[in-house]
Amino acid sequence: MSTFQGARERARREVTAAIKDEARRRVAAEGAPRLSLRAVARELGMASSALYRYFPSRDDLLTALIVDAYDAMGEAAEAGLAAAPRTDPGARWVRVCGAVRDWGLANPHEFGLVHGTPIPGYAAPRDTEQPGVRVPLALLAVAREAHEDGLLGRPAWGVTPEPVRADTKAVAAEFAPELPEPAVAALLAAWAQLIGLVSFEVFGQYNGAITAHEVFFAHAAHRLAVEVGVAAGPAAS
Amino acid sequence: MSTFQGARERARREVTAAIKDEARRRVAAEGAPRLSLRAVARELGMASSALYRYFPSRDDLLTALIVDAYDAMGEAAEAGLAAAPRTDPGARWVRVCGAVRDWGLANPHEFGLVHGTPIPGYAAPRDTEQPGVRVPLALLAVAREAHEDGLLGRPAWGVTPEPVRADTKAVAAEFAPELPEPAVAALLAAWAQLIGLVSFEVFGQYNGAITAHEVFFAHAAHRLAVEVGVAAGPAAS
DNA sequence: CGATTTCAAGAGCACCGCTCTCGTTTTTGA
DNA sequence: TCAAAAACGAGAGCGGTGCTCTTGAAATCG
Repeated sequence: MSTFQGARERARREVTAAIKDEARRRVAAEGAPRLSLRAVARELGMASSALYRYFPSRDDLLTALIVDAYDAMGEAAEAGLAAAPRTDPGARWVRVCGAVRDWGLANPHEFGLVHGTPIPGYAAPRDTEQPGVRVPLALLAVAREAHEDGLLGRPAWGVTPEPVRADTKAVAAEFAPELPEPAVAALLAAWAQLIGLVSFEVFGQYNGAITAHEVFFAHAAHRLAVEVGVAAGPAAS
Repeated sequence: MSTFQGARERARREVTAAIKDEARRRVAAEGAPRLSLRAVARELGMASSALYRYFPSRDDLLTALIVDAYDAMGEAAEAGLAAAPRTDPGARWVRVCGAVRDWGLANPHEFGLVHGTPIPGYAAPRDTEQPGVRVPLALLAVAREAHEDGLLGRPAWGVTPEPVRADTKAVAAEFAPELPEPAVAALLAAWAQLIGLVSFEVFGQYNGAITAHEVFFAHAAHRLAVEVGVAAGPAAS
């Protein structure tokens, strides 16, 4: 019966979750590079070798944490997307950006896991690709649905240089065939710039130059919206 | 005599430099987190314990590498500043941005050292502060000198929300008292966004969405220039 | 020259990722 | 039902790590 043969599977899921939880705690305390399987095992009261029944290597455990982080960040972005009406793309864009920021500030180490220095010799497996695009897809959804509703303004980005158009056309073809090309190009740049803004705050790179973080970020996010064309005018909210 | 008592000092400087060089090589090969003092010592043919005569701890060695990286990146930015005439602030801005990008692409691991995930438990000492602001100061120099020459246009950034003005005024007071406040605010955001753009490229975060990296970056940098006010119009060069 | 400081080296501690072996428990299938 | 197979936890062990302590040699200083 599935009740019985599921007993082991359920136990396995629980232990797996416990390992990941403890690993997350260790990452928060010591940093991803110093994540120690032995310390996780010690904290869980099991032999270090037993962990290898659940994750064949330390990198596999890290991959699981990365996938979870991508999913959590993507989920936050999608929640931000749903938190504002389609009728106001500018506000929606700022909401999505703010959701990414809030998630990053609440989970700095997990943010570092996906947007910090890549771990050398660690090649992200396919499993991370799909969850890895949830945030940019949420941003793209704002522009796409704004365009569908006739609310997409003229992107401030302007005319994209020729060699880039092949890239943006490929992206558009896969995710938003109707979307004007400049908006796609501006969106990709805005994505990178958004992560830059969040990184600076999460990693403390402003070094004290900015203290009114929230307002500063909101204005910068609004400017990105103007750049993409989902909001108009230089004025803040 | 300084020739004799300098013998030891010179030897010390040479060994110190050799250690840093080898450490940089190891960081490039294995990543900063996995930097191993023992491996450095082994490669240099000395006992691992001997390294501690030069760097009291692994973190101190990392700090030295970080300071060097900041200086190298700052130097590159300043060289970009000098490579274009004051009469064309827009081109100058793009040059500085491009210099930062080029340096990051040429030295990805050192870039990660200063703009990647911070190492937990590692507090950047004062020594890193001054070299750490060379890049933003180069960006600021573009705007400041453009303003001095009457070449600073209206920043697209618009009116900065009130609570941020205290921050920007403090920055302006220290580094560019004459510079209009919106330009300072836009500049700080542009700095973070620039690093975001470079990070995405250096760390491979675009995941294939962009292939015409150079042109894409140049256009994005030009857009940042417009945002700050050192270039006008949406057209690319 | 003698005293003092500087340096390299070795041994050792506690930790790490990972492998292998060895009993034990659970699941499976004839 | 009951043996075969699979999954599991624990322990020992390998080579590696950062770092400390001690020892002895070399360079500098008074």
